[in-house]
Amino acid sequence: MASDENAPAGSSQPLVEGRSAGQHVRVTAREVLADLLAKDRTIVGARVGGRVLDLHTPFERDPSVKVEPIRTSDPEGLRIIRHSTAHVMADAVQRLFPGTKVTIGPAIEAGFYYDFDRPSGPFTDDDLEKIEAKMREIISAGKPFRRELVDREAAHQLFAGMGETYKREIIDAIPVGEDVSLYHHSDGARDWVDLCEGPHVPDTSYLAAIKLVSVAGAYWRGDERNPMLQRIYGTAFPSQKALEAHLKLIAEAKERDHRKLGKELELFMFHEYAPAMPFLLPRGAFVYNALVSYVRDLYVDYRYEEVITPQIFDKKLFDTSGHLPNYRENMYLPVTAEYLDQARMALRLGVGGEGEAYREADTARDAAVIQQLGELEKLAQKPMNCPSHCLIFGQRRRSYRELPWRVADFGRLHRYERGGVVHGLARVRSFCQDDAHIFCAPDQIQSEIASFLDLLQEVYAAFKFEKVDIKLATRPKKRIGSDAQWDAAESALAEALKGANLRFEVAPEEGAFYGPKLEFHVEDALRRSWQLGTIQVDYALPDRFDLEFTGSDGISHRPVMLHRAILGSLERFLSVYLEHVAGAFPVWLAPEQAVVVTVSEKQAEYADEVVAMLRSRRLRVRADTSSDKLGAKIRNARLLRVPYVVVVGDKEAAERKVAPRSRDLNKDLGAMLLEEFADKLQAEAIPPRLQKSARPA
RNA sequence: GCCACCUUAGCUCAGUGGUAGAGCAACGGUUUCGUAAACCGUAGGUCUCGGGUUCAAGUCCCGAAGGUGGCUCCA
Repeated sequence: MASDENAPAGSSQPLVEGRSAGQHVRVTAREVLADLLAKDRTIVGARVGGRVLDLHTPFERDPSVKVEPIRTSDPEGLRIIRHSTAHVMADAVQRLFPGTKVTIGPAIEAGFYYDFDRPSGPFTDDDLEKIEAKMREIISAGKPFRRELVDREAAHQLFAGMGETYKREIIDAIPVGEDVSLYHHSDGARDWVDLCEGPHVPDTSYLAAIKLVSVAGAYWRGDERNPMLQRIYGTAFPSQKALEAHLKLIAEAKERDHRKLGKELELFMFHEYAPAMPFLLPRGAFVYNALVSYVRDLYVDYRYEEVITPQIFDKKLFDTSGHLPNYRENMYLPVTAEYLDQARMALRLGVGGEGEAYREADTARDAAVIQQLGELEKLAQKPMNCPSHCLIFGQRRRSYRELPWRVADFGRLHRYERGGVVHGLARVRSFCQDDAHIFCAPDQIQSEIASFLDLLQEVYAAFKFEKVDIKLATRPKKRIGSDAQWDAAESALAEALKGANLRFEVAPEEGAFYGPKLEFHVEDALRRSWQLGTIQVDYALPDRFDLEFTGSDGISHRPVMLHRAILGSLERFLSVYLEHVAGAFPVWLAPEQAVVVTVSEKQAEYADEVVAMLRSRRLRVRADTSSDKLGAKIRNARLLRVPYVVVVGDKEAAERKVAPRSRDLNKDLGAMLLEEFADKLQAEAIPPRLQKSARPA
């Protein structure tokens, strides 16, 4: 029933990947690549046709199909190492903690994890050390990995016998009649087996550099109704050196964590009286406002109009828009003191509501409370700007001549996010987007998207995000609108991208229920990817708000709405950008562009003069005339990431010169005339703009 | 929300049952110095909050708040 695939090639086997053997010669990659393997221990697998195989798994040789080695330096090779390490970890865990059940343990982007069901509860940091030590034992024992192909029923019985209920559940999900593969690693004395697709390294000694990173709770199959499992994260690399490089990268990421920089550079803070709602301090507020001004300036060219809309609405607005039925758990529903007082009066819940008769009336009171609570819900804080914009559009008769109408809004939004998901400025409950909605006729969608793509590319280039990945999210199964509408909207998005010569990836069925969308992901300096911008086609809201415009034919038409943002949430953008530039804002965004430092107090007067002159040119400059030594003043300015430290000593003062030092070049630029430096700084203070001709008329 | 961990001076952190500590920052003084930290001194704490155990709690236990890392990249 079971077939040991490590049997010598050519021996008769009942099952070879579901086909009968014997028609072709069966070989292993180890045999085919023998010459290479002899001198290269970084080869851990092979690519045969489209398949990735172990070195030791036989396959039917087809001379026309190439057998290519997979090395630990290949992404696929790294996955093999990590997945094998996950098996070794699970083995170690089950040896140390009998009764622990295994579930799944995949390789992931930065390593691997394995989820366990441990009856005695979570693992501690001490446990991690023990597990790691046990893993090293297993690794140095050099246990060979072995693949075994069995039928589904046999696997089912095997894991049932072992009490591995989660594995059984996984097998249940595999179609009846299909064969499954098992992976063993053993030294003869003790065998460890897992249901696994593989592939794996030839033996455990190939796992050169491993590290367990953290423990975390994780629900079985990611569903919070399921039991909480104990997840152990770890990572593995081809060499100790590569592992250390990885740990260094993590340390660097930690060093430029925006929360750390936010504190150090005095950009923003939080307070427990407003959890997950940032306070932007003067320096942070400056950058924030500079971002808004930059986008506003672009809006002049790209023909957007800005509006200012309320924070709090009658909840009827969000009934109409569909937010209350669909988005309620993320909304703040504020209550006024007046409503509350009325409710208290009605329920006599105020002082004196403690009498016996009052307590006896529990049932009636509960009913009344519930009814009153319902009445309290009259207001809603806006989580999005689109409903307001629909109200504005619908406020009077609109003509086709007004379309496309691009309406921008920097309104502050509030969304309730669960405690576990908020994160610094990156995920907050109070924020502002560079939000805008474009109301247009259906035949204007494509050109509007094209123009938006221009705008977006200009912005990302200005912030030096060099790599942008675009995803086209298409119709989900659960959706509204006709197929004809979806066809038109999806092809408008795709055509606009093609027209702009932009590569994109299709994300099938990931669109919003009301329309398809484009997502723009940028890669930062540490090569991490972040979604910033988006554009979504929406037929639903114009419908819900019954929006119309009069066409050139004199009859009423329904407009289409495009929801779009470039930076997305400004708070989130600030967090991403802060990490991208490691706190070193370019001159045009820096809250402080230069600090004038004196060599001794003799130059204090000249320093004040220099500051006054630069300020008269709208430059953001301050003097440091403290009694610190020059070195200390420079250090302080550098810690604040100020782009220029302008040194003035006797020599400079005598000739109306300054000696600027550049943060980015980390060097003294030499003495120059004050005028000259002012011109230079002023030139750098201008926000970058691309000169594009193709802007909407 | 759920799991684990954390919360000590403005910041970074030490303190594991016996009356709270350092460095930086702040403040006062001395020093006036040429490209990443001058020197001396002073002040600063309901050890997040609320209960409990104990002769004694920053330290142990329970609860709350806030924060940190996670919560399918499916064998």
